[in-house]
Amino acid sequence: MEKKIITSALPYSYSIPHLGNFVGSILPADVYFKYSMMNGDDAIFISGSDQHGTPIELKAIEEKKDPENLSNEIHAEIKDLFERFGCTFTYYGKTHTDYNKEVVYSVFDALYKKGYIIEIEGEQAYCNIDKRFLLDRFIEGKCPHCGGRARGDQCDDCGKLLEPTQIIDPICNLCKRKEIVFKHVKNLAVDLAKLQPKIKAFIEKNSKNNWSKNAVNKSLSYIDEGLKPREITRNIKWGFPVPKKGFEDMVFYVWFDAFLGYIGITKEWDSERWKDYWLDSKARLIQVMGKDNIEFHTLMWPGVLIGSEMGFILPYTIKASEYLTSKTIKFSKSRGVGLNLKSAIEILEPDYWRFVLMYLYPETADSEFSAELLEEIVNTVMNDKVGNFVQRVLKIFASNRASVGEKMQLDDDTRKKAEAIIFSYKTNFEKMNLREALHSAVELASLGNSILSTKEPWLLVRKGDQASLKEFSETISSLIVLVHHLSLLLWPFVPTSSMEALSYFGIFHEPDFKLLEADVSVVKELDPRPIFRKMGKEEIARLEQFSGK
RNA sequence: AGCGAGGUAGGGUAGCCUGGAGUGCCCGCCGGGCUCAUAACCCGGAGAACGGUGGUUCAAAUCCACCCCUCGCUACCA
Repeated sequence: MEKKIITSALPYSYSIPHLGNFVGSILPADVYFKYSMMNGDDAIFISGSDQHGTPIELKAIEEKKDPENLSNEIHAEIKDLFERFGCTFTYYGKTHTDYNKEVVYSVFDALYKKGYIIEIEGEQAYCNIDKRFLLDRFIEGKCPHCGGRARGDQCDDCGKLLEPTQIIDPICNLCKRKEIVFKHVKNLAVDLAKLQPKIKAFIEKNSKNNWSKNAVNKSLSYIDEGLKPREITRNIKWGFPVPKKGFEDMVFYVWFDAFLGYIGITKEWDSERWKDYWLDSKARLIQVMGKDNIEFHTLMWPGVLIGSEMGFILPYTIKASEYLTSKTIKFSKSRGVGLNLKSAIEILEPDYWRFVLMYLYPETADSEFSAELLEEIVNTVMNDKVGNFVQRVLKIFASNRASVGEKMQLDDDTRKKAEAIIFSYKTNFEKMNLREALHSAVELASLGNSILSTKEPWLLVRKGDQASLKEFSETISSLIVLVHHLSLLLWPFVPTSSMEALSYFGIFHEPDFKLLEADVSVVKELDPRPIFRKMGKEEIARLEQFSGK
């Protein structure tokens, strides 16, 4: 039994996450959390809404709302969707809370006292019309290199990186006017250069714990280049005000309070028990995210934790996935036209999405999603291979119950094969190979299907002689146990369907691996219904409305 | 432009660290079997000079160099 904190990158409470966002962080974290529960680990699963930052402030201005109310509304909607998708968080919180504020202030204070906070001066664009400082991407103008359209820190036409001050005739993208001036500003920053040796030591030690290759090499490469101080303050209104003289008009940079939100949200969950996890050096912090998020979690976040010297545990595993992409389906969050969680749930039940997304989980390389792939996996893998196997075994059992002995057990040969598959399932989970773990579970169904074809139990029962009936009984008994085990292994991935299947075995509570050793029995009144069905033409057609072009 | 990851049968993946006959898996395709089950399942087969070029080696998908393509990051998107 291990103590684990499992976190998923915090979704930004700005719009409904799309499938790529979901499979990149929340879903794999939830699957791994469910596995840990089955394993009997002392695990908590923490995530929540990242609420601060410029986009939400601007959206609030646009919609004439208070940013806190706006982000709370979106937070509630996102949280509800995740729960409908079967995610069982220990706590899904928010970053804009007094709990988190307390964490942010105390960590900042500690960093300041240890001398890890420095001031950085620079030029920043300011719009005289909007009366606000502008992010790079809100500045548009002519590229000094090619004369093309330059936006923010890059030219759209020649692709060259720019300093915003180099852009010719800059226009504010908010009001479309040319009233941009560059002001001299001071920001506070964490002195990562000073923390570098400690961060390096942390990476070298912990990156052995199943970090994705991407995360390890990326981080080491940054270290080789030399870390620079990283700003933690911003000139906007929405956020936690900086509690330091001369900086009262600024707020903490959204990223600073977002990753500290992992701690703040745990505190929001339980104002005492959070310490049992975050301050216990034996607890493992397992963090799941997309590849765009790596440096924040491997450099700045541990840097801040180390620098605070407050005894927080550091990330043990960094699980950074690649991207789910699609040439044919639009995922875009903008304009609300893409296939997001809200539209997905209207097309198919959550278990189908969970299964397909984890089957395609982009673990080592970007993975392509399409309507055809979705249909193929649902129809051939989930339905034909897994669902149909469960159904045929339960049916044949139900109609010949009298010929099957009371005690359900695996025959020796099947036991060996099943144990090997279960072993690889567990090993894959331990190595954080979540997609392969699902493939292992599916293998159990393949094993069962192959036994059915070899033994042909329907012939045995028809023959009706002593020897045949004995073999029939042993075969079905074995297969029933296999269905039971398969249902257990599927639970992290398709909890609703798994529970349906487990109900035939009289199991109505969240399962754990001890059930693999327990006696298997089938409920008296057995009327099995297929746990999965195929996708129909209408469902596929509904998906097509999200195809691009 | 720099840095990181990926490029393996028609599609998708594992193998690469620690070199040893292209070895595996899923879908599709072809042939056969089965009829318990949701027209499902099982068995067999065809199909890959492992992105390209060069190098190291008795031996390279695997190690080295350079190049091409895709994705991500480049510190003010979150």
